[in-house]
Amino acid sequence: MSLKIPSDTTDKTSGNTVTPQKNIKTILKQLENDGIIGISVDCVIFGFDDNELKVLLIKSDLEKFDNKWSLLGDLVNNHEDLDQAAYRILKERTGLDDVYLEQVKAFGEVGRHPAARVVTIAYCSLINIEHHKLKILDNELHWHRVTTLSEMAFDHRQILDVCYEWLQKRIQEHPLGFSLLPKQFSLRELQNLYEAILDVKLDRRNFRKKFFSMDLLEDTGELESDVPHRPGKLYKFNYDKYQKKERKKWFGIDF
Amino acid sequence: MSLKIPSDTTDKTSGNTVTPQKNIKTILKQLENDGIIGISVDCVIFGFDDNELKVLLIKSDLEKFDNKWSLLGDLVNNHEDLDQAAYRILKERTGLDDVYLEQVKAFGEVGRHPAARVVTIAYCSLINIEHHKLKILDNELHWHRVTTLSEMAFDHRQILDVCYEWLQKRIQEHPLGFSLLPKQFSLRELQNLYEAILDVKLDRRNFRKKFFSMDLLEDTGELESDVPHRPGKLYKFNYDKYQKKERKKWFGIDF
DNA sequence: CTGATATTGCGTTCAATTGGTACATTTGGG
DNA sequence: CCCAAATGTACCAATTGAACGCAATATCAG
Repeated sequence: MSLKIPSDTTDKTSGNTVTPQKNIKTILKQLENDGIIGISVDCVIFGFDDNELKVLLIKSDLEKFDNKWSLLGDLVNNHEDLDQAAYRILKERTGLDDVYLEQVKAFGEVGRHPAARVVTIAYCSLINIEHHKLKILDNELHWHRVTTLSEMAFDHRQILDVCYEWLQKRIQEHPLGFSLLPKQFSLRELQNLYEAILDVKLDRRNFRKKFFSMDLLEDTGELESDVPHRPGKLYKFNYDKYQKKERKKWFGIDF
Repeated sequence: MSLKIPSDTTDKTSGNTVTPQKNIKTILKQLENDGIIGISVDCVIFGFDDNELKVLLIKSDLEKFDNKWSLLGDLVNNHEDLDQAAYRILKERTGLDDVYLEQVKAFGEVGRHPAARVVTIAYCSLINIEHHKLKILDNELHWHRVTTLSEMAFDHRQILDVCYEWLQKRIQEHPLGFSLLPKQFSLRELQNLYEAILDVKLDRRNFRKKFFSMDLLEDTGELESDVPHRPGKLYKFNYDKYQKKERKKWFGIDF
């Protein structure tokens, strides 16, 4: 029973015919016999909780990788786009579909999968763990700290490393971080997020100044509650305003 | 199943082991019939000439895309890594193998290829047109200006656009540009390159100051020749020094 | 109520980087 | 021999970034 893909996807209007897990091995063997390259999508799902960056992993089902953790992935159906496949996997695993999702990189080394030649496209997703908490009932799923990771199946450790570096860079240039926080958040929460992901200490006041100078945070008028000290204001990110900003193509050469 | 991905066993030294086109069509048809997703690599090969950024294209062979230009691509062999496939294509088309090459993005929309479901991995390559000039004898190949492009086959226009934007960003953060220039170059040439790729005007003296402050250019002691004015010094890029520089993970939030 | 404590929110200061400009220098060409 | 057209250096102003001081505001313990 261990790994099971929720069957609720089969009757969705999308027409996705999710392959039962026991069949995947058969399919892979078939691919290998025919000399065909399989295509899969692996999702690196990041969350933020307890001031730490977490990643959602599942116990690998292959004997070879017994007790190792692996990313959430599946073969791509013939009639779905790559992005659709990634969204499908997210929906299946977390029940969420309005999440941040972006393609990061394709991994296609010949020997990366023990059963067959499989090229996988890695996607990065950021979700709010609070919203997500109720959905994880499957005890094979687990949130792991990104900083202290046990061994992983396949080349998933490498994939995760690439996605984590991608995230570290990306979060400084694009407003991804808010997907990991509640809709309303304090500046302290936001700074904790950045400090955790980038593993740096930032000056509280300069951080504040920087974000306000971008003029994309809106004061909601509400305050934090349940904090044992002076509560901070709660803000929300103005995505519309961000969209309307013109992108500059000159950042300055620096390497 | 009879589907066979070309094994490309012919002598590699010939440099031109392009799979005959009639075979590709057969393979694609077979893929489509069997409901299998094919994997290809498409190379976006940039060059710099006459102070303009160019891209190497080939006349499409499919009737549907008659007279349209397409990127240089091929199906991925079962026994080669994705990177290897990209290098193979470059070698086949340009005769060069010591080139800059990097994966950019996978494109896998369902309808992107008219003959079958094909997921393609786009690679970006930068080569020095001067070195390359002698190799292009095939008159189906042509260097095109990036700024003024005619219609292209498949979704290759979209792929090119993505790669061009990728290049614009990448060249400001990594020393790619030197791959487009001769080993020795003047500061003027370097600036022209940046101005052409980014489509901006830069101040000559600030550009100079910026690059020298990075301390990665080495004075070769030689001067330009054949210029109708005072010749500039020729520099070369010190790649070792660049490699040794420590990468900072904090650039400053800005979006 | 009151003071201790912790954190928010808002300044200031100073150094570093960037942008803009003046000008001397060096070559080729009439 | 002088001019045109670049290169190469020096300098100043404006902006940005890093470090830090301090009052204001909340909780909590007594």
